[in-house]
Formats: sequence, C-alpha cells, structure tokens
Amino acid sequence: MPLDDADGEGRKNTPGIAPGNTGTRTKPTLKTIAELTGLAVTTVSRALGDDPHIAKETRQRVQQAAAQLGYLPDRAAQRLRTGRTNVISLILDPHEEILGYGTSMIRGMTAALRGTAYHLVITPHFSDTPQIDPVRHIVRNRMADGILFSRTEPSDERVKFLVEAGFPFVCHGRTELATPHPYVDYDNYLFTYNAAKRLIASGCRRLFIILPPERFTFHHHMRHGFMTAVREEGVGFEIASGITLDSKADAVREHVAARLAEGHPPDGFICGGEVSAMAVMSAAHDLGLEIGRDLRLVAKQTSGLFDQVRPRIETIYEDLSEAGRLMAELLLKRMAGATPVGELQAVLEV
Amino acid sequence: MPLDDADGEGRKNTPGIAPGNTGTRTKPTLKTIAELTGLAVTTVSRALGDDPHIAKETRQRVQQAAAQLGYLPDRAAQRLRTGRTNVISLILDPHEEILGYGTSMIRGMTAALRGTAYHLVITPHFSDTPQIDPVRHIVRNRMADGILFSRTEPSDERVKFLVEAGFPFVCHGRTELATPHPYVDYDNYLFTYNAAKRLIASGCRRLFIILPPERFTFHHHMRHGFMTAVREEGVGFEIASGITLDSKADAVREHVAARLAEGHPPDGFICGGEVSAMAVMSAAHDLGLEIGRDLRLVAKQTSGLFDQVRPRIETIYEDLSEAGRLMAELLLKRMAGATPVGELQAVLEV
DNA sequence: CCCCGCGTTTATAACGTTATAAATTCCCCT
DNA sequence: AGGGGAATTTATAACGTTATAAACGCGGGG
Repeated sequence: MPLDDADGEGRKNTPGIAPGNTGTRTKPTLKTIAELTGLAVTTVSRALGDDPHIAKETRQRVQQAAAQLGYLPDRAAQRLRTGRTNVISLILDPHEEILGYGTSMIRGMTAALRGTAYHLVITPHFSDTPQIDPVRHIVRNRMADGILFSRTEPSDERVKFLVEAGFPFVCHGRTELATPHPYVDYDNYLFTYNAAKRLIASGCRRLFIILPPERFTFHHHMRHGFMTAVREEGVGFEIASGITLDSKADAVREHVAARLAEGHPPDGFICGGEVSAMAVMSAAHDLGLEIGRDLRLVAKQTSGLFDQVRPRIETIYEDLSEAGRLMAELLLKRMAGATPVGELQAVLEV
Repeated sequence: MPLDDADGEGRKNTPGIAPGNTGTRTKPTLKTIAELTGLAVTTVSRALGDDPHIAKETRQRVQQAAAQLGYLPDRAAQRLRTGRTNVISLILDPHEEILGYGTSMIRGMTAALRGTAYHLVITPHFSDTPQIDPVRHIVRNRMADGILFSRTEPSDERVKFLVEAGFPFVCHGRTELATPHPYVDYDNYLFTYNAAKRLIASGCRRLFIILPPERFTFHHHMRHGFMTAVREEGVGFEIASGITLDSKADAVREHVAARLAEGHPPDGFICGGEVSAMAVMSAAHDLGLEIGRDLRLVAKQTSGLFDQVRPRIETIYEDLSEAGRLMAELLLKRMAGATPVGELQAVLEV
C-alpha cells in the first residue's frame, strides 16, 4: 500500500520552521524509521513500496512504524532521484477567466486528483507569447509529469510537440491530426445542430450564430452542426462576422443591437457561451424586443447562472467540472501507461 | 543576476523523455557548465549566485556560459538542498467556484508571480474537513514557502497556527486577533454603508440585506456598515435569516420571493454577491415586480456580468484580480523578510 | 627567508530517496 | 559434507544542488 500525500490529518503538534522554535520533533524520514525498526534505509524504502522481495512481516512492521510516525516521503528527494515530479500542469489562458470557465474545470480536476500523489499547478499562458512556450518549458525542464490544456486548434503545435516527445497530456478539444492522442471534448456539433433544430421547431425563420474564433477546432464543429441543421430545414441564417465568443461582451451587444435594428432581423440566436448570451439578451432588451416573442435564444450553459436570469431562455448544459474531472482521470491513466490511447478519448454529450 | 525559471523561450530543439528517443542533448546542469569552463562545480554554483568571493570576471564568464546553454537550476535539487520549495500554495474552497470568484484572484496572483521563481499551486480544501488541515499539511511537510487563503474568520485557526509557526502567509479578510499579520481586505463596511445610503437617498424606506455566514469576519463588517447607515437615517430594515451569500441561488430566490409576497415588503436590497443579486432580481421578476419602481437593488460586482444584465442595477465594484495581485505581492515581500508586518496590510476601497 | 593574510578556487559532505549489485542467511539436495 | 540456490537484507552510489571548511597562489612585512 504505497503512501501518497493526499491532504491528511496533519498529525500531532506544531512542526515549526521559523527561528525561535525549539524542541518540537523533526520531520521523520526513512532514516528515522530505519533506526526505529533496526533495519537498513534501503529495506525501509522497499518495504514501503511493498516490494515482494521483502518479507511480508517486515513490510507490515515498517508500514506500521511509518504510519505511527506520520511519515510522508519527501517530494523533492523523490523527484530528484526518480525524475518524476508528481505534478500535473494546467495551462490556463487568463482569458478563460470569464464566468468561471476555468474554475469549474479546476474543481473537477482537483477532485479527480484527490487521493493521488499528484498536485495541480497552474501555469499561466498570457496570450502575448506563443502557445507552445509554456509547453516547451515544462517538458524541457521536467516541471511536470503531465499537461492539461484547452483551446485546441485543428493543427495544434502543442499536440504535435507533445506527441513527438512522448509526453503525457490531455487536451480539451480535438485536433485534425493523423496521430491519435488523448482528449476530452464536448459535442459542439450536436450542440449547434440541436439548438438550431429547436429554434426552427419554435418557429424561427432566420437563425443567427456567434462562433468561437476560427482558429479553434470547435469553431468548425459548431459551424458544421449549425449549417447541417439550417440546410436540412431550409431556413435563413447568418454567421456573425467581426465578433466571436471571445469578444468582449460590450462589443457583442453593440454588434447584435446594430443587426437587430436593420431590416430582416434574425429571430433565433445561438450562443456558445454565457457571456455572449447575456449580451444578446441585453441588446434585445435595449431595443425593446422581447425574448420568446420577437426572438428566441438558445445558449450553452456552463454554470447555474441562467437559472436566475429572467426572462428564462433555453439552454443546453455543458458540465465543465465533469470535463475537468475526466481530463485529469484520462491523464492519470495515460501516465500509468497500459491503456491504449484510443481509449483515452471522450466526447461528452449534451 | 540570479536565475529563475519564469516561462522563457524554451531553447533549441526537442528534449525527449519517453522511450524511443535518441541522441538529443541532455539537460544542462552545473556539471555541464563546470566542464565547459574548466571550473569546479562549486565555483559555478557560486558564480551563478553572484557571490562576491568569486572574481568578477569568472562570474561573468560562467553566467554567459549558462545563458548560452539555456541552463536552469533543477528545482528538485535546490529544494532538497535548501528546504525552499519556490511554491506558493493557494488554498481554494471549491465552493468559491461560483461566478469566477476564484479565477479572477488566480489571474491576479499568477500575474504578480510572473517573472519570479515562484509557482502557484492550487490546494483544494473540500469543506468536509477542518479548514486547518491543508495548512497543517503544507507547513509540516514544507509543501510551499508561503500560503494564500480566504474566507477568514474573526478568530481564525489558520492565522493563529501560521503566526505561531512563523510561516509566511497572506489572507483575504481580516481577523480580530491581537497579533498583527498580513492581509488584504475589501472595505465591506464602506460597501454596505454606501449601498444603504444610496438606497435611502433613492427613496427606499425598508432595507433588506443578505449577509455572508456569521462565522466570517466580513459578515460583521457588512452588518456594521449596514446598521450604521439605517440608524443614521432612521429607516426600517431587515437582515435575512436562514439564507446567506453562500446559500444556493434557488434557496435565495425562494426566500426573497416569499418575503416579497408578505406584508410590508422591503423596497431596497443589498446583495454582497452576484449570485444572490441575480436571485433577488429573478424573485422580483417572478412576482411581477419591477426593479427601479417597486424595489431597488445594490449589488457588489466582481465581474463584468451586470453590464449585460437588464434591467440595469446599481453596483459597487470589487476588483478581485487586483486583490489577488496584491496578496501575492505582499506574500513575496513577507517571504523576503525585511518589511514589517504592519506594512503588509491593505484594505481596498470601492 | 619565512610566514601571515588576502583573494580566489576547490574538495567534501549533506539534503532524502531509490536502482543496482552485493552480501548474508538458511534450507535442501546430491 | 559441500555447494547450489532461494529468500531476504544491506552497502554503495547517484540524482543536482549548496554550506562549510579547506586549499591554493601570491605579494608584502617582519
């Protein structure tokens, strides 16, 4: 039964680091246990690793002593010796801050990592540098054992690099690369397809969609699902140009308001994000239009926000926390080896 | 000029970790530089540390060689040797997920840590265990050099423990402890005071406030500011009981709706969080009441959300990203020593 | 001439862990 | 009785770094 350092009890009394701190017992190491049991350090190490070369009785004795002392292996030493960091790096674009996008994922990830030996370390990206930089840095300096990231592109540099380096990772979103690799994605094709169908079924005759920036893979998925639906039904459609799901909310509102004021305004909107949905609603409100009568709206919901927004709109729920959890789990499997990459891919349904 | 490993370039070509990876150059260490310059490892180490005992010319030569190789010190080795981790731990209660509370702060923190040798590590708390557990764990096993946390209580166990242990930390929120310690807080007294004054000035005669759970320090600040204002003006008031700012949005909405349906309903609401503000708005909407006519609302705004919410309501902005940045900066100063604790305290204004 | 002391460099050891190979014990078989 | 294992334990070295103390070379003062 290998030890890890999931947040545990914290044992006994104050440890003390600062000056002016006296007689409190020092942190137990393998040596402590060795002296206590009369065994060699090596033996203790292997016993804690449940090495079958060590007599079963010895293993138990050692493990008991370790538990009694509240022993936890020193991460730095393990890392230095083995090269494994016990760290998982989440590369986060500060842009993803909006409306808790990142936090929900983080929540799922930390939950999945609970009870394992792994820590989640946030590596900020800052969009003024190439996406690949932090990845290179992590791999080159072995800052982590695995990487998580999102905003995947069809021909993603990071994926190429990591696949070639054989470095474990899971990304949020698919690529169009030939080599299979682990990913977690949401079925954005189905999202826009269903959203469009719903709007049309409610009587909408001219659909309007706001897409993510073109460089991301899910731009194409969304566009495809949308186009398929409008073609099947033969209704009018518009794809927002000049604004994306990444645009500032004010920009989206102004753009939509301008469009609504023109002739032949759309009567059905599809928003792939909460921010843009709110912007569309406020644009409509500012023009005196009423949701549900003058126009309809389907949004992707990632938090509980729309449960409190009035008037109520139709939403399709994407569970980011679940996505985060899954990403972390797949990464753990990937790092453990064994599982073929083909089984480390997931597309989450609506 | 000491090295750190702020995300840099990533030098040259693929490093390679996985099996099946051949002749690419291995990671440079002090030894590499020593061989290159013909000096001893010790000398190189000290030269990189700009030790004045080393001849100035040697220092330059070594530093140049290091830069050329793209040398970065091995964190694990440094950590093992020195006991310093170069890690800052942010203890995050998954509860704080709501509406990007955590992420804004994280954004500020990572920004402040950019260019330093420190990493931000998320340590989840999970409210089914005592708040003090992760803190104990971090201190005892030296998992970080400093700690950041929020949801501070008047007689906070974590603060007591950390002060006694002499372990660097900065918390979000004040305590009522005698010992001074670093903190960053928002002036919640002023928030509720001003909010109440504004509502009264707009003609409200019966104010209603939703407070944070009583155990948190800012509950008392908010209550105090609110009470001061209503007493000064002599208007009626109510303090929500049974719900807090931590309650689920649905619970808040139902509670408020029930209250609004009774006699003598409040006509002015103060909400210390975005979620509860949305809940109040939806409650009013569901009862056919109109914001700005039947009742007024002042909310604390921490994101751009309310810019898109209609009808518009009055808000007072709290910059969480700024708070995060400041917390990280104060912690850096605290860890560097030198600065007296008295100067590591900040109350952010509206 | 010798030795002191200064400026500079270096050898040694240690942080805590684990992979490797070697050592020890004990039993069984010829 | 002797030796070939198997089972179990141990010694050694190494990961990359830095604190400590020692060593070196050199010029100047006694």
